[in-house]
Amino acid sequence: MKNQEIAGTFARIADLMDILGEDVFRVNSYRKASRVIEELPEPIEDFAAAGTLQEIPGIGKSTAEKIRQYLSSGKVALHEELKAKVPPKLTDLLEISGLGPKTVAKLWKQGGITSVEELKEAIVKDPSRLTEIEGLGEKKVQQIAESLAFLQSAGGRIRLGEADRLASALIEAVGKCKGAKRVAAAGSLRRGKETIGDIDLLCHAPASAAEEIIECFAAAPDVQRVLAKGGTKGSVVLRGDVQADLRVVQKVEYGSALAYFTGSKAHNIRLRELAARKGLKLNEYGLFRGEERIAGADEEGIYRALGLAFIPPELREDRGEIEAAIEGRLPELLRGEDIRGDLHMHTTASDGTSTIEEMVEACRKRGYAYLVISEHSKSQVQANGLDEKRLEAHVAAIRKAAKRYDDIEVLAGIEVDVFKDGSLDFASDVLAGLDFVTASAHSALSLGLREATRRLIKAIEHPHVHSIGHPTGRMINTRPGMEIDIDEVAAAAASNNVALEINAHYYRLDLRDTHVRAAIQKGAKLVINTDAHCLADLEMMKYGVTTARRGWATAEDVINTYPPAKLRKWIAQKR
DNA sequence: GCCGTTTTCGGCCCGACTGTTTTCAGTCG
Repeated sequence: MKNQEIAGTFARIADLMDILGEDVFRVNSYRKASRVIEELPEPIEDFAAAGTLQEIPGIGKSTAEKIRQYLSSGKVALHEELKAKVPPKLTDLLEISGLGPKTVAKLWKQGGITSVEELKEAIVKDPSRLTEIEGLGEKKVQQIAESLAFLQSAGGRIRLGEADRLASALIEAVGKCKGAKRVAAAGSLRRGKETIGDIDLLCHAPASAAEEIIECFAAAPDVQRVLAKGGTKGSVVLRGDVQADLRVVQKVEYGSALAYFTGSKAHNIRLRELAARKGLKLNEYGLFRGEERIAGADEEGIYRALGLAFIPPELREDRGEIEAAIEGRLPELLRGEDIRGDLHMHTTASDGTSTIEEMVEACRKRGYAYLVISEHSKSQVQANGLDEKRLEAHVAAIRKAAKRYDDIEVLAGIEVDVFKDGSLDFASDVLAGLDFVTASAHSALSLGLREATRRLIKAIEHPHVHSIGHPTGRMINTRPGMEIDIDEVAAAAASNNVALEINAHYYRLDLRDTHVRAAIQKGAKLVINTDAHCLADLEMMKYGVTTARRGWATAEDVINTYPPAKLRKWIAQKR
């Protein structure tokens, strides 16, 4: 699948054109094409083969031609031409906050700077070489020096669960500041993206209290360094080099500010275009007809005034949600409270840290109607995987424990290993004795697209498999996992009555959002599991739900929202 | 370069902040 390579090529074309001073709208069209291709769940080769490239929004005749060029030759002529005009490492300078294409062009043409290394050296040894450049002064050079230092220390985007934890502590701290009301996270954290660049918080307060709230925020426990501190906006660095921003707005602006700071940027742009077409103006202070504010206190009012159904934050990515809202065909997304059980968790029998009883009690406290205990199988030696004999004893222990509860169904399952060729770690007769079988790949995760897809489909076609666990095996920020053709996998899952897992741990979130959506479109069912190895892991369910929502999932799409009888019926289809 | 519920040509989101400037360009979110 060449999607990421092509998206990267278009992003580099946009950067190069930007520095060369080309028309910004042309530049933006390449940026948009890059983003759309990056998010495509299916191989772009499939679109090219079917002749449907131009049906992808943001891809026109010219871009489609360049995609075909790349697919046939591995290169795009325009990219090669642009590269020849610019020093090879110049575009790296755009990574530095505060440096945009115009300044980078001037650094190069007037200052002879062609790389980050040369810029660093100039700042230390010869700052006058920089301040002599038109439009640059001492302060700007100082700002660049600070950005460079931050760039080197910052760890990049953090995982959803990590950002959630930091934000919760910060929200609590700001909530205690005098005058602060409705403190909430906005930005990509509110949209539930799998990784978060910085934490955006918002609250409302009387104007007289705003400055004091910013002071109070800057003094919060996890704050390591204060970047900026004004009348309504503060910006800090938390421990772990994560940036956090707080904005204080007036109550009447809260909804428009929340919508604005939640984004995504692409979604906001579409909303503003829509407003403009209706003769209205949308900004962070409200929705206006002339001078009159016609909405702004809450988000619902803004969407309503624009003639749209309310769009949940998880959908705000400009992936067709605005069109769906106009036509009234937004899905009714599943909610956290729809989840009735967790079908994948471990105990001390393999590599978990809690007993069967402890897991059951924790699930009862969560109000679940059922759960499945599913240990690793024998090939997972490092995870203390069970062989046939230990499995038999463990199943007996689960059955015995199950008898003690009449308010929750305790089912015996397994997380059986899927080998490289798609065969399983246990024979059919062993699997036949279990209530629910999750099949997962744990090794050989660097298979190519075709082999990985065949591997999963073979497991899906096994008569005793109910679910595929963490289908790609990716670990966010650590390893990419297997590339799979989600359309083929989902079609096989749909016709074999196998649910594809959304592994809810924030290290995995696998299936990812775009895969979830593609799977639903192919008619596949999903299951959201925590894969808990300890009691606290059961809390991860919310991240799986968020990911499912980002994939436009309804409760009907997710089998562990079913009441017990309906779930039993679904499982029985296999037999 | 893309796109169409005013359009196949002429638009393309909006405001704050910063630093460099004497009225604005560049960057960011």
